[in-house]
Amino acid sequence: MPKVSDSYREARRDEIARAALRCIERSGFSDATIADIVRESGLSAGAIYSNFTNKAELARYIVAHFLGVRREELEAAGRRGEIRSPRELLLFMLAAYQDADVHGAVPLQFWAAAAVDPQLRAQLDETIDGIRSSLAVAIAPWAAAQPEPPEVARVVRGIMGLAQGYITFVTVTQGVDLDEYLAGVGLVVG
Amino acid sequence: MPKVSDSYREARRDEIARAALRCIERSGFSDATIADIVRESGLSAGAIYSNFTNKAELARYIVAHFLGVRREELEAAGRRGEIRSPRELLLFMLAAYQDADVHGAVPLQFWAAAAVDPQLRAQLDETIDGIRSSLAVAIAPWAAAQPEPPEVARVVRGIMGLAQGYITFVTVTQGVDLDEYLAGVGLVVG
DNA sequence: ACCTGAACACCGTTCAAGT
DNA sequence: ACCTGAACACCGTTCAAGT
Repeated sequence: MPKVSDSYREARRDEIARAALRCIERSGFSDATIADIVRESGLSAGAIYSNFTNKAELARYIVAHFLGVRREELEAAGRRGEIRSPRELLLFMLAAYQDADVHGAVPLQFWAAAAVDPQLRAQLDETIDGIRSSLAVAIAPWAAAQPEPPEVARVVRGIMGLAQGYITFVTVTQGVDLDEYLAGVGLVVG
Repeated sequence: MPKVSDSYREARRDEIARAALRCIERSGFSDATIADIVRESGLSAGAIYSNFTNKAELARYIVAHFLGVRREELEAAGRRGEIRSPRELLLFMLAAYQDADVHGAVPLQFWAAAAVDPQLRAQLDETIDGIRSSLAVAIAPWAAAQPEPPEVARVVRGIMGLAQGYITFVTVTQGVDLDEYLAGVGLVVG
């Protein structure tokens, strides 16, 4: 297959996925109908189905392409040996979603959908593994600099857990910023 | 209205809600169809619609009746002045969901649904406020016994945040128990 | 090769008819 | 008063016909 047509195809898929993302932000995953995505993208139902086999595959594409993080960016400082604390990395991840226009409730929609769709769950696992391995690179200098270096996997799990916890908490209970959230959490685990 | 018929009606609503809960656990909120609930309950579509105005009201009923906690139970020790640590209360809440047959992904389904349904969100806010005020009673003796007593609202926020975080984390990333989760979180906020 | 849009099967909801 | 189940409007998906 010629390169040009491959990249054309990929651009179309991206265009549809971004339209879907806007619909999902507004209506949630299940209530974002194909008709909505047709309207939002300006294409037709057939166009969507000639780029994705069905809504479930579109969901997996979004998880693969929009719910990951840009690995180079996250790993760069770590590779240079620069120290980034767990808290800074948590902030970095949350900011990365903001920049990528993956707002508020969107990740939560996919987590809920993945809980009942094994294929989507498998894709989400893969995406999360990618984030985890980048976080491991990013946190290594900090971990090594601790008086009693903690297990990297455990710190990574903590960052992921708090990212998911904060995103859920903020969606359910609006108006609590990250510092307040972490202060509350600190009183429980401290 | 006679008492008998009221309690009969309530029993019917409860019966339908429990059937719905089993469907939601299996298929998620949106994919749990009315036809599923009809099958699971052994009733008819009309029976469901003569007890709830629509699926959204059924969802609100479930949030009100199954996503709260039994307040007396949670508050009892606190009223007696017995000290329960934040961690013990977190465990207690998670165990209460288990006992009430509100398994794993179910709360996550409703949080995701509430993010895009204002009426469901309002009901969820009310239910969560109930939990929060019970937690405040339950944590008071512990807070008072601290060398530097923390703000009760902040501890309560921490417990709620970790409960939501853990439920989300466990649904997305299976096989991590609460201690491992809290240990990871501790490395980030500690 | 990709797209259009009408057509099909299914889901939420209603409502006439039953008890 | 509550229930039944067929009927209606809409959503995911397909497919013949277009470019």
